[in-house]
Amino acid sequence: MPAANTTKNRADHQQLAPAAYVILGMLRLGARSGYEIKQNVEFSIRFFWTISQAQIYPSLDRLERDGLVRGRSEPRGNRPRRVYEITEDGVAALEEWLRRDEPMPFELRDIGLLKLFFADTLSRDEALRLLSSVRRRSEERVGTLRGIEPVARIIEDEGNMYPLLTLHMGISYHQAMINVCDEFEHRIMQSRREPGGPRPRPPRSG
Amino acid sequence: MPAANTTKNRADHQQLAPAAYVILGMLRLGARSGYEIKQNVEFSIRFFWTISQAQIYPSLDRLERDGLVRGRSEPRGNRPRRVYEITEDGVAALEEWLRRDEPMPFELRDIGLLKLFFADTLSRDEALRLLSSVRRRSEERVGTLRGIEPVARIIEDEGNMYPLLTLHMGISYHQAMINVCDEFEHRIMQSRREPGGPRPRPPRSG
DNA sequence: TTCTCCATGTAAGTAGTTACATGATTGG
DNA sequence: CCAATCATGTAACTACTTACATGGAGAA
Repeated sequence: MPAANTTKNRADHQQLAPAAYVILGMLRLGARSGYEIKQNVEFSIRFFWTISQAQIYPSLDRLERDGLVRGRSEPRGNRPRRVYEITEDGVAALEEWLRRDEPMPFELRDIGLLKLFFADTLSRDEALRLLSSVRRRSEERVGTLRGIEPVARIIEDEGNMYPLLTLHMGISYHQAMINVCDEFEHRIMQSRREPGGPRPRPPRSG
Repeated sequence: MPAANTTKNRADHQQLAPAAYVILGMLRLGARSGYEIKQNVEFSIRFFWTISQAQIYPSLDRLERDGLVRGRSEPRGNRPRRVYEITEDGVAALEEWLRRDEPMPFELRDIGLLKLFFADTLSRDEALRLLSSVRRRSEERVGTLRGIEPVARIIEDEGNMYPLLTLHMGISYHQAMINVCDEFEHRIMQSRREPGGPRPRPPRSG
Protein backbone atom coordinates (compact mmCIF):
# COMPACT_ATOMS: atom_id res chain seq x y z
CA MET A 1 0.00 0.00 0.00
CA PRO A 2 1.20 3.54 -0.70
CA ALA A 3 2.49 5.61 2.18
CA ALA A 4 -0.71 7.58 2.49
CA ASN A 5 -0.85 9.81 5.53
CA THR A 6 2.36 10.70 7.26
CA THR A 7 1.29 13.09 9.96
CA LYS A 8 -1.46 15.55 9.26
CA ASN A 9 -3.12 14.73 6.01
CA ARG A 10 -6.57 15.84 6.91
CA ALA A 11 -8.18 15.50 3.49
CA ASP A 12 -9.07 11.87 3.95
CA HIS A 13 -11.49 11.97 6.84
CA GLN A 14 -8.88 12.53 9.49
CA GLN A 15 -10.65 14.42 12.18
CA LEU A 16 -10.77 18.19 12.20
CA ALA A 17 -10.91 20.65 15.05
CA PRO A 18 -14.40 21.32 16.39
CA ALA A 19 -14.23 24.85 14.98
CA ALA A 20 -13.93 23.38 11.48
CA TYR A 21 -17.11 21.37 11.93
CA VAL A 22 -18.88 24.45 13.19
CA ILE A 23 -17.89 26.23 10.00
CA LEU A 24 -19.04 23.34 7.85
CA GLY A 25 -22.31 23.15 9.73
CA MET A 26 -22.97 26.85 9.41
CA LEU A 27 -22.22 26.82 5.71
CA ARG A 28 -24.67 24.00 5.27
CA LEU A 29 -27.29 26.03 7.14
CA GLY A 30 -26.85 28.85 4.66
CA ALA A 31 -24.07 31.09 5.96
CA ARG A 32 -21.80 32.27 3.15
CA SER A 33 -18.92 34.47 4.24
CA GLY A 34 -16.64 34.20 7.25
CA TYR A 35 -18.41 37.21 8.60
CA GLU A 36 -21.81 35.57 8.30
CA ILE A 37 -20.54 32.43 9.98
CA LYS A 38 -19.48 34.48 12.94
CA GLN A 39 -22.87 36.26 13.03
CA ASN A 40 -24.75 32.99 12.98
CA VAL A 41 -22.60 31.55 15.72
CA GLU A 42 -23.28 34.58 17.91
CA PHE A 43 -26.96 34.24 17.32
CA SER A 44 -27.32 30.54 17.88
CA ILE A 45 -24.70 28.21 19.30
CA ARG A 46 -22.83 30.76 21.37
CA PHE A 47 -24.63 29.49 24.48
CA PHE A 48 -22.82 26.19 24.28
CA TRP A 49 -19.99 26.85 21.85
CA THR A 50 -17.97 29.86 20.86
CA ILE A 51 -15.57 30.55 18.07
CA SER A 52 -13.55 33.72 17.67
CA GLN A 53 -13.28 35.62 14.45
CA ALA A 54 -9.55 35.01 14.44
CA GLN A 55 -10.09 31.29 14.06
CA ILE A 56 -12.53 31.45 11.19
CA TYR A 57 -10.49 32.78 8.27
CA PRO A 58 -7.43 30.54 8.66
CA SER A 59 -9.78 27.63 9.21
CA LEU A 60 -11.69 28.41 6.01
CA ASP A 61 -8.40 28.50 4.11
CA ARG A 62 -7.46 25.11 5.38
CA LEU A 63 -10.89 23.63 4.64
CA GLU A 64 -10.62 24.90 1.10
CA ARG A 65 -7.19 23.34 0.66
CA ASP A 66 -8.70 20.08 1.87
CA GLY A 67 -11.57 20.37 -0.58
CA LEU A 68 -14.29 20.46 2.04
CA VAL A 69 -15.46 23.92 1.06
CA ARG A 70 -15.34 25.85 -2.19
CA GLY A 71 -14.73 29.59 -2.09
CA ARG A 72 -14.96 32.32 -4.65
CA SER A 73 -14.43 36.03 -4.58
CA GLU A 74 -17.66 37.98 -4.64
CA PRO A 75 -16.88 41.56 -3.72
CA ARG A 76 -19.60 43.97 -2.66
CA GLY A 77 -18.79 46.93 -4.82
CA ASN A 78 -15.19 47.68 -4.08
CA ARG A 79 -15.16 45.83 -0.80
CA PRO A 80 -13.45 42.44 -0.98
CA ARG A 81 -15.57 39.52 0.08
CA ARG A 82 -15.15 35.82 -0.24
CA VAL A 83 -18.14 33.49 -0.20
CA TYR A 84 -18.00 29.79 0.41
CA GLU A 85 -20.14 26.78 -0.04
CA ILE A 86 -19.75 23.34 1.41
CA THR A 87 -18.70 20.58 -0.99
CA GLU A 88 -19.94 17.01 -1.06
CA ASP A 89 -16.77 15.96 0.73
CA GLY A 90 -17.53 18.65 3.27
CA VAL A 91 -21.02 17.32 3.90
CA ALA A 92 -19.58 13.84 4.21
CA ALA A 93 -17.03 15.04 6.76
CA LEU A 94 -19.74 16.85 8.71
CA GLU A 95 -22.00 13.83 8.77
CA GLU A 96 -19.16 11.51 9.70
CA TRP A 97 -18.48 13.74 12.67
CA LEU A 98 -22.15 13.81 13.67
CA ARG A 99 -22.37 10.04 13.48
CA ARG A 100 -19.05 9.43 15.14
CA ASP A 101 -19.45 7.65 18.43
CA GLU A 102 -17.04 9.52 20.62
CA PRO A 103 -17.12 10.86 24.17
CA MET A 104 -18.97 14.16 24.33
CA PRO A 105 -17.72 15.95 27.41
CA PHE A 106 -20.11 18.41 28.99
CA GLU A 107 -17.65 21.14 29.96
CA LEU A 108 -18.98 23.84 32.20
CA ARG A 109 -16.98 26.70 33.69
CA ASP A 110 -19.28 28.59 35.94
CA ILE A 111 -18.04 31.21 38.38
CA GLY A 112 -21.59 31.50 39.70
CA LEU A 113 -21.82 27.90 40.85
CA LEU A 114 -18.24 28.08 42.02
CA LYS A 115 -18.94 31.00 44.31
CA LEU A 116 -22.13 29.37 45.50
CA PHE A 117 -20.25 26.23 46.41
CA PHE A 118 -18.11 28.23 48.84
CA ALA A 119 -20.93 30.44 50.09
CA ASP A 120 -21.02 28.95 53.56
CA THR A 121 -18.17 31.28 54.55
CA LEU A 122 -20.53 34.21 54.19
CA SER A 123 -23.27 35.33 56.51
CA ARG A 124 -26.66 33.95 55.64
CA ASP A 125 -27.87 37.20 54.11
CA GLU A 126 -24.77 37.64 52.04
CA ALA A 127 -25.05 34.08 50.79
CA LEU A 128 -28.69 34.67 49.88
CA ARG A 129 -27.69 37.75 47.95
CA LEU A 130 -25.22 35.66 45.98
CA LEU A 131 -27.84 33.01 45.41
CA SER A 132 -30.31 35.52 44.11
CA SER A 133 -27.77 36.94 41.69
CA VAL A 134 -27.25 33.44 40.33
CA ARG A 135 -30.99 33.07 39.99
CA ARG A 136 -31.28 36.42 38.24
CA ARG A 137 -28.58 35.42 35.82
CA SER A 138 -30.54 32.37 34.75
CA GLU A 139 -33.73 34.40 34.54
CA GLU A 140 -32.04 36.80 32.16
CA ARG A 141 -30.68 33.92 30.14
CA VAL A 142 -34.14 32.40 29.85
CA GLY A 143 -35.37 35.79 28.68
CA THR A 144 -32.82 36.10 25.87
CA LEU A 145 -33.40 32.51 24.82
CA ARG A 146 -37.15 33.01 24.66
CA GLY A 147 -36.46 36.07 22.53
CA ILE A 148 -34.66 33.87 20.03
CA GLU A 149 -37.45 31.32 19.85
CA PRO A 150 -39.39 32.94 16.97
CA VAL A 151 -36.30 32.87 14.79
CA ALA A 152 -35.70 29.25 15.69
CA ARG A 153 -39.27 28.46 14.64
CA ILE A 154 -38.60 30.01 11.25
CA ILE A 155 -35.50 27.86 10.93
CA GLU A 156 -37.68 24.90 11.82
CA ASP A 157 -40.15 25.74 9.09
CA GLU A 158 -37.24 25.73 6.68
CA GLY A 159 -36.63 22.09 7.56
CA ASN A 160 -34.17 22.33 10.46
CA MET A 161 -35.77 21.33 13.72
CA TYR A 162 -32.72 20.67 15.87
CA PRO A 163 -31.73 24.28 16.48
CA LEU A 164 -35.09 24.72 18.20
CA LEU A 165 -34.42 21.62 20.28
CA THR A 166 -31.09 22.88 21.56
CA LEU A 167 -32.75 26.19 22.32
CA HIS A 168 -35.35 24.38 24.41
CA MET A 169 -32.59 22.59 26.26
CA GLY A 170 -31.06 25.90 27.20
CA ILE A 171 -34.35 27.30 28.39
CA SER A 172 -35.18 24.17 30.34
CA TYR A 173 -31.99 23.82 32.23
CA HIS A 174 -31.81 27.42 33.19
CA GLN A 175 -35.40 27.15 34.31
CA ALA A 176 -34.39 24.14 36.38
CA MET A 177 -31.64 26.17 38.03
CA ILE A 178 -34.12 28.93 38.81
CA ASN A 179 -36.42 26.41 40.43
CA VAL A 180 -33.68 25.00 42.64
CA CYS A 181 -32.73 28.52 43.70
CA ASP A 182 -36.32 29.31 44.61
CA GLU A 183 -36.83 26.15 46.61
CA PHE A 184 -33.65 26.70 48.55
CA GLU A 185 -34.44 30.33 49.24
CA HIS A 186 -37.82 29.39 50.62
CA ARG A 187 -36.40 26.70 52.85
CA ILE A 188 -33.86 29.13 54.22
CA MET A 189 -36.33 31.94 54.73
CA GLN A 190 -38.61 29.67 56.72
CA SER A 191 -35.90 28.54 59.11
CA ARG A 192 -35.12 32.19 59.76
CA ARG A 193 -34.43 32.88 63.45
CA GLU A 194 -31.79 35.52 63.98
CA PRO A 195 -31.67 38.17 61.25
CA GLY A 196 -28.33 38.31 59.53
CA GLY A 197 -27.55 34.87 60.75
CA PRO A 198 -24.42 33.54 62.43
CA ARG A 199 -21.57 32.11 60.45
CA PRO A 200 -21.28 28.38 60.66
CA ARG A 201 -18.58 26.94 62.81
CA PRO A 202 -15.49 26.03 60.82
CA PRO A 203 -15.34 22.44 59.60
CA ARG A 204 -13.41 19.68 61.35
CA SER A 205 -13.81 21.30 64.72
CA GLY A 206 -16.43 18.89 66.01
CA MET B 1 2.83 58.14 51.46
CA PRO B 2 5.21 55.29 50.56
CA ALA B 3 5.22 54.00 47.02
CA ALA B 4 3.05 51.04 47.80
CA ASN B 5 2.01 49.01 44.81
CA THR B 6 3.87 49.32 41.56
CA THR B 7 2.37 46.69 39.31
CA LYS B 8 1.30 43.40 40.75
CA ASN B 9 1.24 43.67 44.47
CA ARG B 10 -1.58 41.28 45.14
CA ALA B 11 -1.40 41.22 48.89
CA ASP B 12 -3.78 44.14 49.24
CA HIS B 13 -6.98 42.73 47.82
CA GLN B 14 -5.97 42.99 44.20
CA GLN B 15 -7.92 40.27 42.54
CA LEU B 16 -6.52 36.81 42.11
CA ALA B 17 -7.06 34.18 39.46
CA PRO B 18 -10.14 31.99 40.01
CA ALA B 19 -7.85 29.04 40.71
CA ALA B 20 -6.46 30.89 43.70
CA TYR B 21 -9.92 31.35 45.18
CA VAL B 22 -10.63 27.69 44.63
CA ILE B 23 -7.55 26.87 46.63
CA LEU B 24 -8.50 29.26 49.40
CA GLY B 25 -12.01 27.88 49.47
CA MET B 26 -10.85 24.29 49.62
CA LEU B 27 -8.41 25.07 52.41
CA ARG B 28 -11.22 26.65 54.37
CA LEU B 29 -13.31 23.52 53.86
CA GLY B 30 -10.57 21.45 55.41
CA ALA B 31 -8.20 20.42 52.64
CA ARG B 32 -4.58 20.63 53.75
CA SER B 33 -2.04 19.69 51.10
CA GLY B 34 -1.94 20.50 47.42
CA TYR B 35 -2.74 16.89 46.81
CA GLU B 36 -5.83 17.00 48.99
CA ILE B 37 -7.00 20.17 47.28
CA LYS B 38 -6.86 18.39 43.96
CA GLN B 39 -8.75 15.40 45.38
CA ASN B 40 -11.49 17.60 46.76
CA VAL B 41 -11.84 19.45 43.49
CA GLU B 42 -12.21 16.17 41.63
CA PHE B 43 -14.86 15.04 44.03
CA SER B 44 -16.91 18.19 44.17
CA ILE B 45 -16.60 21.19 41.90
CA ARG B 46 -15.16 19.40 38.88
CA PHE B 47 -18.63 19.45 37.30
CA PHE B 48 -18.52 23.21 36.94
CA TRP B 49 -14.88 24.05 37.49
CA THR B 50 -11.61 22.28 36.97
CA ILE B 51 -8.09 22.96 38.05
CA SER B 52 -5.07 20.96 37.01
CA GLN B 53 -2.46 19.75 39.40
CA ALA B 54 0.14 21.81 37.59
CA GLN B 55 -1.59 25.01 38.63
CA ILE B 56 -1.93 24.20 42.30
CA TYR B 57 1.62 24.18 43.60
CA PRO B 58 2.84 27.40 41.98
CA SER B 59 -0.41 29.00 43.04
CA LEU B 60 0.08 27.90 46.65
CA ASP B 61 3.58 29.38 46.60
CA ARG B 62 2.25 32.68 45.44
CA LEU B 63 -0.57 32.71 47.97
CA GLU B 64 1.94 32.08 50.69
CA ARG B 65 4.14 34.95 49.53
CA ASP B 66 1.04 37.14 49.65
CA GLY B 67 0.24 36.00 53.15
CA LEU B 68 -3.13 34.48 52.28
CA VAL B 69 -2.11 30.99 53.30
CA ARG B 70 0.42 29.68 55.79
CA GLY B 71 2.38 26.55 54.97
CA ARG B 72 4.62 24.30 56.95
CA SER B 73 6.51 21.15 56.18
CA GLU B 74 4.89 18.06 57.62
CA PRO B 75 6.48 15.04 56.00
CA ARG B 76 4.85 11.61 56.19
CA GLY B 77 7.80 9.55 57.24
CA ASN B 78 10.43 10.25 54.64
CA ARG B 79 8.01 11.53 52.06
CA PRO B 80 8.01 15.30 51.78
CA ARG B 81 4.65 16.96 52.34
CA ARG B 82 3.65 20.54 52.84
CA VAL B 83 0.42 21.39 54.63
CA TYR B 84 -1.30 24.72 54.45
CA GLU B 85 -3.93 26.63 56.28
CA ILE B 86 -5.79 29.71 55.24
CA THR B 87 -4.90 32.93 57.10
CA GLU B 88 -7.27 35.67 58.21
CA ASP B 89 -6.19 37.70 55.20
CA GLY B 90 -6.95 34.67 53.09
CA VAL B 91 -10.46 34.36 54.49
CA ALA B 92 -10.95 38.07 53.90
CA ALA B 93 -9.82 37.72 50.27
CA LEU B 94 -12.11 34.74 49.77
CA GLU B 95 -15.10 36.55 51.23
CA GLU B 96 -14.37 39.69 49.27
CA TRP B 97 -14.45 37.60 46.12
CA LEU B 98 -17.70 35.92 47.10
CA ARG B 99 -19.32 39.26 47.84
CA ARG B 100 -17.89 40.98 44.79
CA ASP B 101 -20.56 42.05 42.39
CA GLU B 102 -19.07 41.07 39.07
CA PRO B 103 -20.38 39.42 35.93
CA MET B 104 -20.54 35.65 36.34
CA PRO B 105 -20.44 34.16 32.87
CA PHE B 106 -22.03 30.75 32.45
CA GLU B 107 -19.52 29.22 30.08
CA LEU B 108 -20.54 25.99 28.50
CA ARG B 109 -18.62 24.03 25.86
CA ASP B 110 -20.73 21.11 24.89
CA ILE B 111 -19.94 18.97 21.89
CA GLY B 112 -23.18 17.09 22.50
CA LEU B 113 -25.41 20.12 22.04
CA LEU B 114 -23.19 21.28 19.21
CA LYS B 115 -23.69 18.07 17.26
CA LEU B 116 -27.37 18.12 18.04
CA PHE B 117 -27.70 21.62 16.67
CA PHE B 118 -26.47 20.40 13.30
CA ALA B 119 -28.34 17.10 13.40
CA ASP B 120 -30.78 18.02 10.63
CA THR B 121 -28.16 16.93 8.09
CA LEU B 122 -28.56 13.37 9.24
CA SER B 123 -31.36 10.96 8.50
CA ARG B 124 -34.06 10.92 11.14
CA ASP B 125 -32.90 7.67 12.68
CA GLU B 126 -29.30 8.78 12.83
CA ALA B 127 -30.35 12.03 14.45
CA LEU B 128 -32.41 10.12 16.99
CA ARG B 129 -29.42 7.96 17.79
CA LEU B 130 -27.41 11.09 18.44
CA LEU B 131 -30.20 12.50 20.58
CA SER B 132 -30.37 9.36 22.64
CA SER B 133 -26.65 9.41 23.25
CA VAL B 134 -27.00 12.95 24.56
CA ARG B 135 -29.82 11.78 26.80
CA ARG B 136 -27.79 8.84 28.05
CA ARG B 137 -24.92 11.13 28.86
CA SER B 138 -27.13 13.21 31.12
CA GLU B 139 -28.61 10.11 32.69
CA GLU B 140 -25.15 8.91 33.58
CA ARG B 141 -24.29 12.31 34.97
CA VAL B 142 -27.39 12.30 37.13
CA GLY B 143 -26.33 8.89 38.35
CA THR B 144 -22.86 9.96 39.44
CA LEU B 145 -24.22 13.10 41.04
CA ARG B 146 -26.78 11.14 43.03
CA GLY B 147 -23.95 8.90 44.13
CA ILE B 148 -22.22 11.91 45.63
CA GLU B 149 -25.29 13.10 47.49
CA PRO B 150 -24.65 11.18 50.74
CA VAL B 151 -21.22 12.75 51.06
CA ALA B 152 -22.71 16.18 50.39
CA ARG B 153 -25.20 15.55 53.20
CA ILE B 154 -22.37 14.82 55.58
CA ILE B 155 -20.73 18.07 54.54
CA GLU B 156 -24.04 19.75 55.22
CA ASP B 157 -24.21 18.29 58.72
CA GLU B 158 -20.77 19.77 59.30
CA GLY B 159 -22.26 23.21 58.66
CA ASN B 160 -21.75 23.66 54.92
CA MET B 161 -25.01 23.53 53.07
CA TYR B 162 -24.06 25.12 49.76
CA PRO B 163 -22.14 22.20 48.31
CA LEU B 164 -25.37 20.22 48.48
CA LEU B 165 -27.18 23.06 46.74
CA THR B 166 -24.77 23.14 43.81
CA LEU B 167 -25.06 19.37 43.60
CA HIS B 168 -28.84 19.68 43.33
CA MET B 169 -28.42 22.23 40.57
CA GLY B 170 -26.34 19.78 38.60
CA ILE B 171 -28.88 17.01 39.09
CA SER B 172 -31.77 19.28 38.17
CA TYR B 173 -30.40 20.68 34.99
CA HIS B 174 -29.32 17.34 33.66
CA GLN B 175 -32.73 16.03 34.56
CA ALA B 176 -34.20 18.93 32.62
CA MET B 177 -32.13 17.99 29.58
CA ILE B 178 -33.30 14.39 29.87
CA ASN B 179 -36.91 15.57 29.94
CA VAL B 180 -36.49 17.69 26.82
CA CYS B 181 -34.88 14.75 25.04
CA ASP B 182 -37.74 12.48 25.98
CA GLU B 183 -40.45 14.89 24.90
CA PHE B 184 -38.77 15.46 21.57
CA GLU B 185 -38.23 11.77 20.97
CA HIS B 186 -41.89 11.06 21.60
CA ARG B 187 -43.03 13.83 19.29
CA ILE B 188 -40.81 12.49 16.53
CA MET B 189 -41.79 8.89 17.02
CA GLN B 190 -45.46 9.80 16.76
CA SER B 191 -45.05 11.63 13.49
CA ARG B 192 -43.32 8.57 12.09
CA ARG B 193 -44.44 7.73 8.59
CA GLU B 194 -41.65 6.35 6.46
CA PRO B 195 -39.09 4.31 8.41
CA GLY B 196 -35.61 5.76 8.18
CA GLY B 197 -37.05 9.05 7.17
CA PRO B 198 -36.06 11.29 4.31
CA ARG B 199 -33.45 13.98 4.71
CA PRO B 200 -34.88 17.47 4.87
CA ARG B 201 -34.54 19.57 1.80
CA PRO B 202 -31.50 21.87 1.97
CA PRO B 203 -32.21 25.34 3.30
CA ARG B 204 -32.72 28.38 1.08
CA SER B 205 -34.00 26.30 -1.80
CA GLY B 206 -37.66 27.28 -1.45
C1' DT C 1 -19.34 64.16 8.21
C1' DT C 2 -19.69 60.65 11.20
C1' DC C 3 -21.34 56.44 12.78
C1' DT C 4 -22.41 51.77 12.29
C1' DC C 5 -22.13 47.79 9.75
C1' DC C 6 -19.70 44.77 6.58
C1' DA C 7 -15.47 42.20 5.96
C1' DT C 8 -10.93 40.41 6.44
C1' DG C 9 -6.30 39.71 8.38
C1' DT C 10 -2.70 38.91 11.79
C1' DA C 11 0.71 39.54 15.83
C1' DA C 12 1.17 38.79 20.40
C1' DG C 13 -0.02 36.99 24.49
C1' DT C 14 -1.66 33.72 28.02
C1' DA C 15 -4.25 30.57 30.47
C1' DG C 16 -4.34 26.28 30.62
C1' DT C 17 -3.32 21.29 29.77
C1' DT C 18 -0.48 17.14 28.83
C1' DA C 19 3.16 14.74 29.74
C1' DC C 20 6.89 13.47 32.02
C1' DA C 21 9.81 12.82 36.13
C1' DT C 22 10.63 11.41 40.85
C1' DG C 23 10.07 8.75 44.81
C1' DA C 24 8.11 7.26 49.40
C1' DT C 25 4.34 4.67 51.76
C1' DT C 26 0.77 1.41 52.39
C1' DG C 27 -1.88 -2.70 51.66
C1' DG C 28 -2.60 -7.11 49.77
C1' DC D 1 7.13 -7.77 45.88
C1' DC D 2 3.82 -5.38 43.35
C1' DA D 3 0.20 -2.15 42.70
C1' DA D 4 -2.09 1.68 44.15
C1' DT D 5 -1.91 5.78 46.50
C1' DC D 6 0.33 9.84 48.33
C1' DA D 7 2.86 13.86 47.00
C1' DT D 8 5.33 17.29 44.44
C1' DG D 9 7.59 19.55 40.49
C1' DT D 10 8.20 21.37 35.83
C1' DA D 11 9.01 21.68 30.56
C1' DA D 12 6.60 21.97 26.52
C1' DC D 13 2.92 22.74 24.05
C1' DT D 14 -1.46 24.49 22.09
C1' DA D 15 -5.73 26.24 21.66
C1' DC D 16 -7.60 30.24 22.06
C1' DT D 17 -8.39 35.18 22.87
C1' DT D 18 -7.32 40.10 22.70
C1' DA D 19 -5.98 43.61 20.36
C1' DC D 20 -4.86 46.00 16.62
C1' DA D 21 -5.07 47.25 11.68
C1' DT D 22 -7.45 48.32 7.42
C1' DG D 23 -11.03 50.13 4.69
C1' DG D 24 -15.44 50.30 1.80
C1' DA D 25 -20.67 50.93 2.00
C1' DG D 26 -24.72 52.83 3.54
C1' DA D 27 -27.46 55.55 6.64
C1' DA D 28 -28.48 59.71 9.37
